Amino acid sequence: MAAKRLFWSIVELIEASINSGNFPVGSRLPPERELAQRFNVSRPTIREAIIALEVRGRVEVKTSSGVYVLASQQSANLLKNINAFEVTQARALVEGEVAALAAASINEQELEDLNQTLIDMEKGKDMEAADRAFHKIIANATRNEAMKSLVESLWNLRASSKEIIEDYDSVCSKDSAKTIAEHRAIYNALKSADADKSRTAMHEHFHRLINTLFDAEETRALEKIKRESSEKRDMYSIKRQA
Amino acid sequence: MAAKRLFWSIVELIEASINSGNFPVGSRLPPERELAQRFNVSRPTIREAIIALEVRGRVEVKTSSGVYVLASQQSANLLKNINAFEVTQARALVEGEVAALAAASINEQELEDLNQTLIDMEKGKDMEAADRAFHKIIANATRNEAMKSLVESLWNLRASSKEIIEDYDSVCSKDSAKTIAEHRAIYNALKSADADKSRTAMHEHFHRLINTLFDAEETRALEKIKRESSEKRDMYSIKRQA
DNA sequence: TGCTTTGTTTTGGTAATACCAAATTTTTTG
DNA sequence: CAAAAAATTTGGTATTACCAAAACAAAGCA
Repeated sequence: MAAKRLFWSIVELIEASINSGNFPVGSRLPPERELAQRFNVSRPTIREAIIALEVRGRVEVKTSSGVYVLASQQSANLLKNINAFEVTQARALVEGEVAALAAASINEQELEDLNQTLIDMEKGKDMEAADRAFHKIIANATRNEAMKSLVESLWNLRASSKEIIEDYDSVCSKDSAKTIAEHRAIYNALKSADADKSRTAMHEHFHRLINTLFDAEETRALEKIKRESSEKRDMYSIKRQA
Repeated sequence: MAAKRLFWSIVELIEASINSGNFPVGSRLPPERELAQRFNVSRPTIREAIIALEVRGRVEVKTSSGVYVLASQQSANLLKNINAFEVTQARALVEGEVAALAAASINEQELEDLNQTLIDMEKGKDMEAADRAFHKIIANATRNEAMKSLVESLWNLRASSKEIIEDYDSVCSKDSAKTIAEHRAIYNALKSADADKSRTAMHEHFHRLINTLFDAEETRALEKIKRESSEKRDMYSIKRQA
């Protein structure tokens, strides 16, 4: 049943061409008839693909003139240039308050669910899933839909940039023991219904995360310098390459 | 040039039918051929409209089966049932931290801009615009794009529900003097670069807002009771209506 | 009677084609 | 050289046809 319809694959092809710079932003796509020939499909199929791209905001159709590539929303995100530090700082502050709120209203079941995520982490199950569940349960416990939506949008922000994902992954996978310990501290603070302690525990969790991010960046920067200087060395070396 | 293409108007028609409950969530749309007849357009045009709706996430196309109406993201927002209290509490906590952050990094120009919004408010200019500008300047001063995006999304949340808008309006218009005074307190705290004082000032601002919201709700509830009891009185009255 | 199989119908998917209108480009003309 | 007119290009819409998968109904079998 789920045989992908033809136009979707055309959408992907065109989108790939746009992303690869084959069809630069601002440029005009080839005419529908030509695209139809090039992809070996009929013109209606091309039209459907273009409409999908248009609804997605990737292109703009000017009647009788052509189809033009728009600046993608991704570039809008890149322009914003949100980095992992900013996201983490924001998460620290917001989720700190979330924890403080949740301490007053979290119930037995939710504490049990939190505990389960800790067990899952210790067993080495999908860390990211357990991490996400942990923070989501606490957000739920605030009984504040607005706060929940904020936590979710921060999580999405985290997933919006490749750079941020890489940074987080390198941090999470490196020190899962510390992550688990900090999660447990937060869990205990919530269990004791202490708002300040919960906030502090959450802050400490993210504080460590930020520091690890700094370390990771420093390492990357050092490696870059090494690589560059090594390249330079090669460049100016009088020895011939193999 | 900008003559709307035919399929867009079909999209609107179908979307209106969905929103009006004419095509309930989960139901199947009439077949393409029938829609084409009904709207007096060709089948390709109907197909284009359906594709647009599909990309927008309003419908799901099952090959050889039909086009099914999906639960809209709007209904998701309504299901969440975010009320004015939740939004205000979230704003208090988030913007409290925003103010604390901003206290460390706000500059002269931004302080001057803040002052201008106060002057605008005192002059009785567009209160909402000045209010928005005030909070936006502070968010900007955090130098944290993630925080800025959170503040913005909270503001949008505020605008997402009619109920919330009404609640806020009734509050803001009632006591503009207090609002201005509180804004000035926040301004002074930021000017002195005192993070804790800034956070507290922001909290107090929203604290008053929440209380006023409670009062407004109480008044509304009282009026409702009065109205109902008055209706009851009428109902059981032995006096005849005029 | 109840289940399975088979065949028809319905429905969306794709293609080919024709014609239109607006925008663009080229050519013509003053 | 510039303005006007014609031709071309390009997307917009309609018509038609045929295909494949799904849904449905009917017939056959256990």
